[in-house]
Amino acid sequence: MNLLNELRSRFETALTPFAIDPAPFAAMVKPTQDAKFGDYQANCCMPLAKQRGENPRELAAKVVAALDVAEFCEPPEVAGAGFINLRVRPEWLQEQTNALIANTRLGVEPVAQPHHIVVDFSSPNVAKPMHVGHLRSTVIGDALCKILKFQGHHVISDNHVGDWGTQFGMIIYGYKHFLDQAALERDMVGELARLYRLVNQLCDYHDLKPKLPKLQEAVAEKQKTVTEAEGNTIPTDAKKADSLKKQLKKLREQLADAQADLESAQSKCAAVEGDATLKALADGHPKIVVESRLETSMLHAGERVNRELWQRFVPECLEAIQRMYDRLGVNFDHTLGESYYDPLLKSVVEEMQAKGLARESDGAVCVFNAGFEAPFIIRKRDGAFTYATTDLATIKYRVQEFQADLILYVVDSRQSEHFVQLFDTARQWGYTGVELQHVKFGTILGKDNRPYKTRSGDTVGLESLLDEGVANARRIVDANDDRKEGGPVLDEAARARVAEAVGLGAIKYADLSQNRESDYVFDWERMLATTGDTATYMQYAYARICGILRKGDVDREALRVDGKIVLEQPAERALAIKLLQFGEALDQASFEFRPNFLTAYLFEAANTFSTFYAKCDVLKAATPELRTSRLLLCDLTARMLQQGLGLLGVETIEQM
RNA sequence: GCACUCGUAGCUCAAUUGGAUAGAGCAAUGGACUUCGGAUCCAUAGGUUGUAGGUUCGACUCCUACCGAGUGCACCA
Repeated sequence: MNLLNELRSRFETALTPFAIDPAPFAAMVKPTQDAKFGDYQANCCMPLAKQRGENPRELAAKVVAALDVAEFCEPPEVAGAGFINLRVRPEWLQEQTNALIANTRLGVEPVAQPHHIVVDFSSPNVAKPMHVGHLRSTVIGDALCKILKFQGHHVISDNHVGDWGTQFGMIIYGYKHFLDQAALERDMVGELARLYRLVNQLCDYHDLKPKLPKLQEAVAEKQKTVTEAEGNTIPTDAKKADSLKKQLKKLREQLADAQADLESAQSKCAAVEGDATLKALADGHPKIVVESRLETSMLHAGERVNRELWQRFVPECLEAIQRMYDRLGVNFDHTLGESYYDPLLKSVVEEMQAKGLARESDGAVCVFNAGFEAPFIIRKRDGAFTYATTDLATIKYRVQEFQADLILYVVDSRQSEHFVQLFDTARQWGYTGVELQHVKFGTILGKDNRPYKTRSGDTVGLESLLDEGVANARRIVDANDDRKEGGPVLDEAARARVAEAVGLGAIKYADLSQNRESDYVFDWERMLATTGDTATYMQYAYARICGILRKGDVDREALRVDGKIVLEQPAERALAIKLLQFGEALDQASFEFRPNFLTAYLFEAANTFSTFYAKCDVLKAATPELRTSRLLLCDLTARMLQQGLGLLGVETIEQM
């Protein structure tokens, strides 16, 4: 039973005589922040009393009189400004905890109205190796899928891979001109990545080189205005002086921006010019920008050679990506890349035009959404479609084929505007029955607090990141096992398994435990930490429980059949109530798609268990009944931790 | 120029969406029966929630201005 929901429903009944629409007031029942206020509190009487022009405490007393919660709670108390505090009755708590024993879903009831939810996440570009930037989308998206599925929704995970864009033209161009045949045979994906980087670098060079004088000019000009502004005498009027100071600051910022642009362009050009081989390649391919773009449009047009190359490359690239997913334990129901929607794009544009939603502007076909200066371009001047077009087609497809009533896009928040425009356009197009949600997350920043961008050189590949995490965990596993009293208990294979689970768990947890919307600084230490609020802490709690059950030679199945839980100590009671709140934590996590609510709950639960463990003897309990009761609490905690961590994509191990 | 996001303990982050005395972890300090697994537990210290106003019973949360950091803005996705 979900107690919170039950209490809310009881409040709704009790509030009916006092409010026209009691539901929002009933929703103001919440778990307390402080145990001294009981277990749950209702905050509805203050706003409601205001609305009715009554005294909040008096209203609270009336609501309490009308409230029927005697089954679960001690008599409610009115406190403070008009709060109603609820304390769960010990007998009820004990009864409910006992009911969890035989419940395979740990008391989590499936949702009453399951939705068809498409979760669009990870979406790497198949032409480039995955890097840290893909981690957040992959880890958060996967956790959301698992949570929503466990809650009873019909979840469809879809990896919208980038397999159709300009980067493929670059690879094809590279293949035709710079291929190292031996390398291709040895490691196709690696060679394709090299070709992509090379062509990209040469394109950058040809793109930027002619712009250098202009950039230099811009810097000189900004420099001049700054110098001039600096020469101005400061007015005595404080207000004017202030505004002048501000202006100067802005000018300096503009100068700094121009300088940064110039430096970035210069360093890219210098990288090519400083390398005789690269310079020769650049000189030999002056039209590489145009021609690699041409390769892309030839691919799209169905030109035979390019199409064959594409058909040969994509499966290999997908396989390489799949290895990463296998390691991370991530599954997709579908991998429908951009290419999949190509046949639908033409008709999408035509339909938009026919409906009068899109019109031509400057040669491109655009949707002009109210409140936006920039148009939403669905066909470029050269006739090619954009990702806006693909995204629209994808919505259509998902509604038709998957009966989606909710689509989640687990994508970097920098793309917010794109999604606002996309959703706006889709609604005008007629897709009003499907809820579209940008589940945005913050940017990973570098140590300089600037967005962590993948420039050649400081890219942290995803694979090496995972390896680093596992290696770090391995050092800790070794140290701990060697230090064990009776000598090491793990063999080589077991240590490797534990290190994998702990290392990957640490990395995933670092991402999931943070509010997804805030940026964070990429930090090895934080990602690989294994003490405090980390996955390791929960994994350890789980392994400790398994250790107890092992040592006590406990048959868990038999224990569940005829054992009974008796709650006496405060630590036992605290643990029991935590266990009963698993479903509430899942509700919170899925309400606005925030896995950090689940991580917070699991950490609290593991912490509550550790306290219980420190205060209450289990195997050495005073009576056999008490021992059984506590063993059952251990068993339940282990089951919940395993389930909860599993929903986050974090593995549990019995011995570590 | 226009738009959006964010400023919370020394550091990294929470805060159940307007509720009671703003909470965790890390780092620091002090403690835990000769450990049912010490990768643990308990305690102490650490705050004018960027600044100034406003809204109200009540504000980290909503509004206004300012300061500071960042992101996006016509044919790359």
